[in-house]
Amino acid sequence: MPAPIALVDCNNFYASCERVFQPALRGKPVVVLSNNDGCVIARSNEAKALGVEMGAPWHLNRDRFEEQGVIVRSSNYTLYGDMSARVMRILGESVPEIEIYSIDEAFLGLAGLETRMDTHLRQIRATVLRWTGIPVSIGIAPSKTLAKVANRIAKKSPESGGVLALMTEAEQTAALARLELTDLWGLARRMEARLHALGITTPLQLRDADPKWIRGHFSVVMERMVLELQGEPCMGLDHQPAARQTIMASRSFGRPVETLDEMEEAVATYISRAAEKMRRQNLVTPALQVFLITNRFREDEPQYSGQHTVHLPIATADTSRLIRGALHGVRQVWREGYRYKKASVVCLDLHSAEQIQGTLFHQADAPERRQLMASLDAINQRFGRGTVSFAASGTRKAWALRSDQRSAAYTTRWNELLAV
DNA sequence: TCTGGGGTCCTAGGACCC
DNA sequence: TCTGGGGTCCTAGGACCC
Repeated sequence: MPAPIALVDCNNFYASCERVFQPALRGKPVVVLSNNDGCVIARSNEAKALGVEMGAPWHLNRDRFEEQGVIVRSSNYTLYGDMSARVMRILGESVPEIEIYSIDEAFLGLAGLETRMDTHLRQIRATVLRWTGIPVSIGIAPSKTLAKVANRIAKKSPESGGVLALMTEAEQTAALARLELTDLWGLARRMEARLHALGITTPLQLRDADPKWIRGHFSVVMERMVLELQGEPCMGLDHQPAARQTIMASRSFGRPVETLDEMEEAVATYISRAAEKMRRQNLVTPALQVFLITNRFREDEPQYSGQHTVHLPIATADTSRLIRGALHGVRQVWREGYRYKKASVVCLDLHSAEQIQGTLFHQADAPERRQLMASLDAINQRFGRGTVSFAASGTRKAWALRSDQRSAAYTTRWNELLAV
């Protein structure tokens, strides 16, 4: 029997955070709005009971909210991040193993706690509530997918007291019988439709399907889901989640943007924000993407969406370099005559300066190593310590300098850069 | 006038190499 | 003119999550 896994999920997290700092909101229908107060991104139970939908646009629901007494809050991500850290600290101190999965969720490894699991987790739940004011639900099962199921049922069933274990097949069967296919973690509308076409319409049917047969019709992802539903864990606890691969800064505009000047200003702001994030995490990027898109809800207007990838001459987190790159991208993707709704920049293929130096050093020959270190030093001296760490375009695999033709090309590129 | 902002993983297919 | 097998790398697109 695999060691049990618990999933702890904060109930209506953003709405709960607002309540901690404004106790008068307790017991009332509360919703939290997205950036620009665009749409609903969190709802208290009372708001859910009134039929407020996730993602409901505020401008279409304003009057209704007022009538129903729904209290509206703009989002405050600094506050939520801080509350999340407090919750996670308590959880981390209470169990041997934790994987922080999102701002409001964590998986806990319960090896060694099997015999007093239920009591222990109920205590944890009470502690979190007492110390932070945030209510959580906890699901326990042999696999992550089943822990998600357990959590969902725990949240819906007052009699569980917020904690539910699904360790036996009988318990799992009873729980799965209460759910729809799209209630499962990793299964949404598209896959539901394809499963229906194969005659699978319930979670129990999916669990009882042959994993190999499923693999043939879908991919390894769906095969894993079946195995996980059968109680065979395919996804371990990720103790130290990998560093970010991409950083994105993206915003919808309050009103349509129609001039290149205005767009350049917006994108320069976004890339600056991304650069700041990168520097805080000591990351650099060798390439970035710029996306522009019109308002898809305006069917009466001409639609356009474009993307351009800019390979930077060096991997960097330097704001002025990144702005230059991003503005180049904007001019490539800009088409005159559209009313743009949203712009995004994505920094790709992120790596830390130290990691890149280490990889290069490790994979190069001795003479190349010397050249490499000298080059890095020279570049860093020139552009400032830590801001520049690598000088070649391409992906991380291309970063290895080897003595074949391809690496010769990169070395040449490197030398070119030094000559600038 | 007004409809979020982040992320991840997998697959298929083409270019290119030996 | 014929035209395999094995591999890597890269990109685009699809699907999903919180």
